Amino acid sequence: MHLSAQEEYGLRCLLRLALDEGEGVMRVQDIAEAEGLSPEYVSKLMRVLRLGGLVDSTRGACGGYRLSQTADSITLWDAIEVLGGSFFPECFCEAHPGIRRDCARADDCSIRVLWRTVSDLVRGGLSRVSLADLKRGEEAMRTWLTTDVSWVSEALAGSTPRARGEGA
Amino acid sequence: MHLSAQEEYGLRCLLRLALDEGEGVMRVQDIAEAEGLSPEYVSKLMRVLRLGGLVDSTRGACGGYRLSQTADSITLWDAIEVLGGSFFPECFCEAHPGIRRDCARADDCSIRVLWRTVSDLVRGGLSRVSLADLKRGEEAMRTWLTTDVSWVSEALAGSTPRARGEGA
DNA sequence: TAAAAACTATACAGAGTTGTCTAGATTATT
DNA sequence: AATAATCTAGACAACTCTGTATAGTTTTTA
Repeated sequence: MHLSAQEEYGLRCLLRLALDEGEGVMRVQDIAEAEGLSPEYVSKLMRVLRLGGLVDSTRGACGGYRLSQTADSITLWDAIEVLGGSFFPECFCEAHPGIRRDCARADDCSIRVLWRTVSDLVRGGLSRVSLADLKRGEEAMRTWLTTDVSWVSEALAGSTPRARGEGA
Repeated sequence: MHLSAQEEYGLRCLLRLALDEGEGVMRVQDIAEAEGLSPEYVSKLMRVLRLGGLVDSTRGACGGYRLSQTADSITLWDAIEVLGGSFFPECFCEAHPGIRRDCARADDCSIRVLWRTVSDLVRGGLSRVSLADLKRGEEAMRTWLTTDVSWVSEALAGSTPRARGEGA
């Protein structure tokens, strides 16, 4: 249940391009310097983003990368889908049958419903935040998320986690 | 952003103990057969759960495992914390500085706020579902989650993901 | 006290992830 | 046409995760 390095660093590179939106192309070296990553690693990440259709590249001298669409039309879910995929992909149960051919819980699995729900909530939430939204600074982002974004404020309201031992 | 095998299979073992609640202890072999896993693997998973304080063990003949508390007082967040840890742990930024000593975004990082928020929402949600809740069947669980659990139904309401290219 | 039942601990190979390295292909400029 | 700038592709070693294997410890029972 961890964010992978590729998801994290790939998103940083994407946000860097968003911050540079409208300024022509950005070279790998520029992105690497801005983000504190090695140019080799940035190259690899940009390839993933390009194959995923999120950025366009121009080769040769004066070449570089730019977003394939405007920053406000690329959602964080688009980015995560390209960089790492779903929290609970369709094939998960099929891929985790244990030592049997079919999962012991194939017929009736409450866990599956739970993860599917969490996955849908995360996907739904990330689909409503764009790269343009991320371009605000940290403090503005915090304010926006906790006060202006209804799906967050509603979910956070009354979300005191149940203490262990408190009962159902 | 994937669920790990240890999280998935460990939770299945824990749920198996919950289903057996009140029936004395359950042997590794029983759990393994019920879940379709190898006894060796179940042993390893049970060790993690025991070190995490979620289950108690009895050694020797007639020994086995049981939940350390009632099923309704162990939340899914308790389980995930022991089996895999947070989606976005406190140390994440410190552990991903790139090639610099300090992260290039240490001072102002809108991404950090975003992941922290998602992480808090997942933790809050999972803290309000217990092993006892999981003991219902799949269909009952689905109904319960989508209609009775306010934080889910509120979050799902109006959660049509924004299509790519639709704009902000 | 010996044997069987059952958990405990650690080592290990295979697979996936991470980040680097090297060589190649394409384009602008002179 | 030659050179420099820049992206492209794939190999690779170190690390982590996954699941198995093996040997050890504790408890019950006869």
